[in-house]
Amino acid sequence: MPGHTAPTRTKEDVLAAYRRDALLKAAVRVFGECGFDSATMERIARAADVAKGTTYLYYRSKQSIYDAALGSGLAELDSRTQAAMDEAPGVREAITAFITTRAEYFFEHRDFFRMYVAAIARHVTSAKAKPPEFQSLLNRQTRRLEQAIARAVARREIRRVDPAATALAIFDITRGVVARRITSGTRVVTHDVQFLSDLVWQGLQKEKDKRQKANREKGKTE
Amino acid sequence: MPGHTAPTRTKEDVLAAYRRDALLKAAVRVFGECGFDSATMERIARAADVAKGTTYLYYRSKQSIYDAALGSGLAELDSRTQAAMDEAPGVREAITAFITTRAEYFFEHRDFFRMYVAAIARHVTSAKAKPPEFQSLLNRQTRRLEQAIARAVARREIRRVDPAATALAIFDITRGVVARRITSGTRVVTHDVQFLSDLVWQGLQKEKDKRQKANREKGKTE
Amino acid sequence: MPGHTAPTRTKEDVLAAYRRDALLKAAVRVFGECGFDSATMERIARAADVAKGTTYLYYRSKQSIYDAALGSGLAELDSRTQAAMDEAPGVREAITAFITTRAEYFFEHRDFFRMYVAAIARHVTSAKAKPPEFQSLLNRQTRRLEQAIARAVARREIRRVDPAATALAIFDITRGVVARRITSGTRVVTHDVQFLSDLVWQGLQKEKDKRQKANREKGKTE
Amino acid sequence: MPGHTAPTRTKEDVLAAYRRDALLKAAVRVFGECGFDSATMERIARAADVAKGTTYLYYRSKQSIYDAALGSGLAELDSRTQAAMDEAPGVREAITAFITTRAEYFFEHRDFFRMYVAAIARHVTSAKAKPPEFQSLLNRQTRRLEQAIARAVARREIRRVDPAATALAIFDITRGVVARRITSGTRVVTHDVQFLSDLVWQGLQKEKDKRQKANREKGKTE
DNA sequence: CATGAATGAGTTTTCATTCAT
DNA sequence: AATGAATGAAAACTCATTCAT
Repeated sequence: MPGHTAPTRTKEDVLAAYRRDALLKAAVRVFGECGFDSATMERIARAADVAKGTTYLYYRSKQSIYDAALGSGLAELDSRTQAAMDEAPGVREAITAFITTRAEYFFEHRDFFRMYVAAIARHVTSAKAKPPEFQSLLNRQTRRLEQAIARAVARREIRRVDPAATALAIFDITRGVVARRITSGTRVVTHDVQFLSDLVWQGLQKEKDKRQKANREKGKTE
Repeated sequence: MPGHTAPTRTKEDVLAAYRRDALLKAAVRVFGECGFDSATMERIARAADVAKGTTYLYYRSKQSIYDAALGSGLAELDSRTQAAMDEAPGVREAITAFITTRAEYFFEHRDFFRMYVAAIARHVTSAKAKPPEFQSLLNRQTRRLEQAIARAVARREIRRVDPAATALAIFDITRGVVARRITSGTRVVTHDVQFLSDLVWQGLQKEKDKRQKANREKGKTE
Repeated sequence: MPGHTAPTRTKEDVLAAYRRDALLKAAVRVFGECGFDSATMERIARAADVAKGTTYLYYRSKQSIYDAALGSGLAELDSRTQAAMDEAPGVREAITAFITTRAEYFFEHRDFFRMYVAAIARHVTSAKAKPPEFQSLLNRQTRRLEQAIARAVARREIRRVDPAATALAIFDITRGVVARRITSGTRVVTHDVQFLSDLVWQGLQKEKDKRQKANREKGKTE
Repeated sequence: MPGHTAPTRTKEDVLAAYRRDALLKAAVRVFGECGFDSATMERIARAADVAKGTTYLYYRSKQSIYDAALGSGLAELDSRTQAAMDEAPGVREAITAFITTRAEYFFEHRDFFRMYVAAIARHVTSAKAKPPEFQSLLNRQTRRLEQAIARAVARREIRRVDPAATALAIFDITRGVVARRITSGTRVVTHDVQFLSDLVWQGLQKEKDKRQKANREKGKTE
């Protein structure tokens, strides 16, 4: 029976895929706990319940499993973020979706969040050669948000802001709040998201009464 | 004779102080370039123009010189930030001062900024024992800003926001913009500061026409 | 029924013999290219077009396939050398045949030659346990030549030399010239063989005028 | 006193030189026993009575200590050989000196001889990148001998032979006899040297009676 | 005090060998 | 028999820390 071979192949493939995945998850855990340098292949292997050597059957090097772990997490984060934003009827909802989705994803994958933060930090550190791929993965994270804001500006729904700068600001505050929540061991709550979303949203409104405010300010100072 | 010993002591003290400082500066440079793990005591010693062993006369361990370097930088950053904010006549100016001062300090001390970002990342990373001092140093960074905002809320100059959350959001976006500028090798410009300052400031205004906006939004969706 | 089993057995035997041989050839190639330590079982297996594990069905260990490869090559080299010498009418021709045949065999099997040279080197190296078999294989290489020389001495065709020492000297210069040719990528040419053969041959002649020469020498020195 | 510092420096230098030398000797021993691949830095360090890490204070890598060990041995061998040949009044004595000196040197430094043989073997093995320096070190070994032979040919003291090929043949038989003696644990004796020297020397004489010999040969064949 | 040589624990990676399928 | 995934021992090399001078 020729059909007999197929399932065997598949079974092996399934096992291989399972191992790759287990190693990836283990890597996220260990890298998240220790950072790149302090993490050891030994620990990753043990976390994945395999021997040290086995790791090298699936990933060429420590760097390569690190890249894979980071990349796969970023990809999923990105796809979830975009999916959520696609459902948003307007910019405001899009911004909220961006913040909410990411905060939730990070909270569900705290170890990945740690890796992610460390990766950004490494990116800032100069000595290490920077993989250009990482930069592009980062850029992708805010692209959709940026587009949504640009569209809203074009439609005059919000005031004329730099969409890129705005998207990055939203990106930064999201990361910041999650980091604090995770460090303190508490959850990101609706309230947090609401606050940030409101702050940004109102910050983007057209300033109908700019002069008045300015006057009021002036009055106080004088 | 105490008068006899004093000048000698002083001379030695001066030298010792000089060494401690030189080591600290060297440490900032090296840690900023390499990160904690890749930095070597050898490099730090050489950068400070002393022998490797000498380092251990002034700092107990690699970790301890790291902590000292980070702490002294944070202290100076903090003192500059607070000094600038003390000169600000109102909240708005205080916020602008906060952003401007820090962006400038970071730009002047890029190596320290790198250390700082890496330290925050390490702080998020769980395995390493967290020195509670670092947390308190971090908290101090936003305390004054938080107070200024709280006062403004009390005075009804801005809408009722959580002062802590607001201060941290400002803190996050400042760090974010500086990181991007440093990574890309460009300078943080007035324009950047202006944008962030405006975004936040407008975000803090009282919402006179909340209902109208909500209605407009609704209209679009339906 | 034995008649029934025989052909099956045979078929299997043929396959097994084929595998053993393919592995041996592959081993010669790989060991010749990499030396013992750098060669990997993986490479040998792939060169023989079998899986890594299969190798162990035919040879107990890396060492054992190495020994087999070396031994089989030496055996063939030996048989060719002896066959050629058997055709030689006299000692001189026997010496020439020895040199020529070996040079040609080595040139045709350069990988084997590399293994062979490395093996002799390993043999000199003391730490590794020396298989006495290798020594006897080596001895066999020069036995026939030694016998031919001994016979010639007995027949007074050449002067009274130590046949073993002479045979080994011929053995050494042959190996040396081949090594240089292979290293430099050129062929061993008739000229090389002729030179060595002449040198040795004349060196073996009876010294009719030893005194005269000695006198001439003396004259120059004085 | 400025003169006070000098001896200290010297003392340190002496210690450093001692260490370098001890490590070199240890390396020769270990590489001679195990060959390059099987030798471990640990063993070399222990043989030199230092810790593993210390080795790296004096030599950058395993390869580098290997090169140094081989190179220094070759240099001394070479200088001894040349010195001995310089004292030789004629070619014959030069050849004898070449063989004798080298055989003795090798016998006194058996571990070095093993390294040396292994190095030549490695040189023949193709995969490893060949350091061109090694080739030139090898060439230097026979240069003087080659020159002596060329001079003798020019002066008609010996027949017209290729000086390079002749020198290499002498080189090969010397190495061969030493290898055998060392392997079997016996000493190279005067007798060995005498035999080789005679064989070669007579092989280099002018063939006054070539025709006669040729005739005799012919007679036998027919 | 200052030095820098010495140490050895710890890390990544390779590969011979085994074994379940 | 054949396969190739899994194993873990071993080896080169680094670097924080110590200590004799």
